[in-house]
Amino acid sequence: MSKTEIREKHDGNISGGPADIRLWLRLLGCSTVIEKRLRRKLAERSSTLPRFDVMAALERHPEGLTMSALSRQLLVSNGNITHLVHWLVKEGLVQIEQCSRDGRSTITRLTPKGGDTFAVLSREHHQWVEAMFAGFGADDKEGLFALLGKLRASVEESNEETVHAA
Amino acid sequence: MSKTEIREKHDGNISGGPADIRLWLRLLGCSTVIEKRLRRKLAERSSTLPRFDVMAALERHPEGLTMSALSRQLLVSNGNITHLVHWLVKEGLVQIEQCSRDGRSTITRLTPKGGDTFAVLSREHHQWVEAMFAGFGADDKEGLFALLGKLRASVEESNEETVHAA
DNA sequence: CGCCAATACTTCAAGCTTAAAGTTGTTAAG
DNA sequence: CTTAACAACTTTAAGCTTGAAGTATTGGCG
Repeated sequence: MSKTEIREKHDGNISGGPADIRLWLRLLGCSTVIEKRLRRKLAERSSTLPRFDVMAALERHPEGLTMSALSRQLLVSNGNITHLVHWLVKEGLVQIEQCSRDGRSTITRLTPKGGDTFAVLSREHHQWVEAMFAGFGADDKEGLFALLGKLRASVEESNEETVHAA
Repeated sequence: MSKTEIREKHDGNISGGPADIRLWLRLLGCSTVIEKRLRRKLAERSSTLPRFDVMAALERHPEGLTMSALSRQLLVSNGNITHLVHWLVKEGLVQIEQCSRDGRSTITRLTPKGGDTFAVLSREHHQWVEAMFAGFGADDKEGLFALLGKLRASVEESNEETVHAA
């Protein structure tokens, strides 16, 4: 019972719908495998991908970000950000401050400790990704990058139509 | 699903890390967008992607699958499968039966109702995927499929090394 | 000023996911 | 037969995620 058995079941059929499904499953599989690897690596360092993402966003904005801005950048819900930031604050990696101009807003920033922690994690994160792409040629990388761009465009386009139809 | 945002400082650098990160983020983005679309569509029909995946696996195996086999096929943990299957059983979409050869194993199968339900969902699922891939040429599909295969191989290979090193 | 809509954030319920620990059943060595 | 190792599954604790409902603040308009 091989792990890859599912994705490659009915191969010969190239034209038509099944090919699309096969392609989608392979895309999903690649993404999932890489993501799980990264999650596991971060877990070994007592962190998680969501927390890493928050710190990455804050690292790029030393001036601080509001909760809502974080939520927009990471494409996750407000409630989610509240949860993540509170955890990071409790760990001393992030500090929050009431915005003086708008009493509703909270400015979040990395603490010095948070910056140091992220610097280490970030370097390792790069290395993990590089290792996974190591057996992949430079030409292949460019080709894949371009094709994924096209795919993204196709998906966005189909969304427009759906929205219009609805 | 997270957006791992690490900004590359020098774009021209193709053989280094930044290009890898960019490629990974684009891959993740494509996968995430498609996945969210499918999740939303399934939610409109009172289902979820995990449940759909379980039914899809069972549909391909009319002879039934054990919990562990399902877990391996879907790349999720055993506890997760327990949860999903129990839910599907409660809904009458899946039936379970003690294995006569091995008292520890549970054989899971689609019920007739489950088969009907899946048939409807599956047809729609195909259409959603096809719509999203519509603006994507046949040659591109084959190219992308091949490249993703290579990438998968590269990732698996890097895993072997990691395991060996550890 | 006083009301009201919009905004920023929090809380909550529901569901997914995992790793680890626990239970039960199987297998094989002694 | 007995026991120990192993395998299948369940349970549990912790965390992520969302959407909806709730709270507090702001800013505009009469």
